[in-house]
Amino acid sequence: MDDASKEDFLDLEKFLCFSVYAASHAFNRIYKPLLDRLGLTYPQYLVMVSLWQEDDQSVRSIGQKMFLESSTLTPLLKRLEANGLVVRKRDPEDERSVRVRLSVEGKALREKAEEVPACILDATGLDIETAKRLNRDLQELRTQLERGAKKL
Amino acid sequence: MDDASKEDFLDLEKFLCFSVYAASHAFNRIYKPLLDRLGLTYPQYLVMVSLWQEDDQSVRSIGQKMFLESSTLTPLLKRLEANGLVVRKRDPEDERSVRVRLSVEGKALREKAEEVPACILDATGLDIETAKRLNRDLQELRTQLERGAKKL
DNA sequence: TGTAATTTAATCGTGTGCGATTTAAATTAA
DNA sequence: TTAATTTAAATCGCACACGATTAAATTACA
Repeated sequence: MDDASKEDFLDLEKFLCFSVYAASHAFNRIYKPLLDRLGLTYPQYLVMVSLWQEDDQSVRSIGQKMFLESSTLTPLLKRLEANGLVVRKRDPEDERSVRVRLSVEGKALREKAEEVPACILDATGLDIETAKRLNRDLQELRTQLERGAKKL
Repeated sequence: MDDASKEDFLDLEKFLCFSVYAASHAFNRIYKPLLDRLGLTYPQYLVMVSLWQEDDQSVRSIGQKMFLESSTLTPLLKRLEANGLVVRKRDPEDERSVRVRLSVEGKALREKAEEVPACILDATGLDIETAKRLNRDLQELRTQLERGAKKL
């Protein structure tokens, strides 16, 4: 590798990983004022979205969809339960598993949350097509990274 | 909004923000084994990259480049200092400011770190051009989100 | 000049995220 | 049937990340 390439490799702005990292934080910041009104953090919001789409999921199922470990989800779900939005209960069919269900309040919150995605899309300044393309590219990237993870 | 659109808005996979969030974690996971060998976490690595590119920066300067608050950076920099990679010292010219400088060990680590970016690019499975395009798109997105943040 | 406003780090509290470990339950093997 | 293995959550320790606040230094400006 020549010296110019080495310098390139030290330019933060040229790191794809950094752009992803920074964009992720930027999303977090833009969500914050909207989600504060709902009494949710951003990861909590994602869990709620998942439950609004499919109620009564196991911790494991939520973890698979969100790519999170139980060590992250368990405390988060306990907070949602403490705030009265979900109910956690061992599955009588398989006592290892914990089912997460929306409470009445949790279901009701969905309406208040319905305007959020449009606000966010608006804030990105992207048209739907560009957003979709970027979304696809990032999903592919994530899939590829997971594959690559096994080799390192 | 019709019912179909509402359903769309509840599909996690269609959330651009979620793809960014998930890709960010995926990067973190892929970096972990590589950075463990250097004794660095991922955000610590980014700070070191910034210092390798430009030594002797203020906390403020690092924060601006990485879009992080002092409440995040101060403890992180203290850990880097405790590990002997940097030295923190008040600027005699302006006692409000703290200068962060690479130690000898911090400079030496650069060589060991030089192979990392190539490993990562390899793991993404992307050719350089695609990676560059995605990088540009994400930078634009971040810029736009920051602009949008003021309106919400 | 002297006070007010601004700037810079640091501190504190809350909430992720993850690896390693533990516990209990269920499944498989012997 | 028991024993070994696997699976699902939970727990613990560590390291971000941020908002709110504080303290100290500098700058603005009346």
